[in-house]
Amino acid sequence: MGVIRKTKSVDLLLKIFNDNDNAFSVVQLVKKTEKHMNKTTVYRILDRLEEEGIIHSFNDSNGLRWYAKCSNCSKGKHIDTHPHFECSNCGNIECVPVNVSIPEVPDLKIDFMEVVLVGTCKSCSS
Amino acid sequence: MGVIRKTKSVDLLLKIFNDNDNAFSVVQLVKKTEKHMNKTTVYRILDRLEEEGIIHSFNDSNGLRWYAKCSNCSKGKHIDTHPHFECSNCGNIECVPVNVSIPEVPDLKIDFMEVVLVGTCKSCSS
DNA sequence: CACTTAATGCAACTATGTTGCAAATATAAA
DNA sequence: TTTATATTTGCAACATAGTTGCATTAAGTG
Repeated sequence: MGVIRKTKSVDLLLKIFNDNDNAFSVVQLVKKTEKHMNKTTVYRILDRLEEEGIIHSFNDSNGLRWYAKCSNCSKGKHIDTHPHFECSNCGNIECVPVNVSIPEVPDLKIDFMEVVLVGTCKSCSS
Repeated sequence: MGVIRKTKSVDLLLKIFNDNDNAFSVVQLVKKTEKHMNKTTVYRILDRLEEEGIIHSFNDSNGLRWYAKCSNCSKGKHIDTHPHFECSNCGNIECVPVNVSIPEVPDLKIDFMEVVLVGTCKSCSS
């Protein structure tokens, strides 16, 4: 069970992630693909791709869900610990290839950490 | 402009935050106070209290907004950099009094950072 | 007490995300 | 190539979080 079939919808979404290193919000993806598939389908494919470790998800500072291609993830271990940078000017989000170490806190068993860095990106600075 | 009036609704919400060090989701706060005020009022008071630096907000790993009392914040500088710990078992969230340093990343001007630690809390571990 | 402005309630609305079910389609087997 | 079956999809309806406009109420000031 759980085999991902290569449908046109899956291919289209994969193409979006492969053509561009950026992260995409679900809202953006639904809009980008609305001519070709239903929003329910988008949500479900994203779920499956994440489960397979092909993409990973996180929430931006407004609580919206975003997805990006996984470069280091694999099935079963699909939680990247890299931070995501959110530009408060243009709204774009990108993965930040930096290692952030999980702090040790007494009494807490920490499984993973989500880090969102908020600021101004290169294009918006210049 | 922007003066906070001491209404019964404001007092009730402040009491909730002062009686307990935990963080509260907006959903929890709306439910806790539904006998005494409208949910719109809750949202608006939380906005004001945050603007005054009395409480601070953040999003959990599901994109829901949470609020907690600020111990170090003041007006104009109401962004704490401390992480928040979310127990994936009981759902509670608490502020973690640890300093996390913002990483330096080329080309990015980082203003602040939101860190959510996810794991199992003390009560749920024992 | 009277006046001004902030705060509230309400209802309607927007947006994100989810569910159930019937119809369609990809894949494996024959 | 055809058949069988399990996955995937579309659709419509739903659930929940959060917002807005406006009329009414109430806090604070003189």
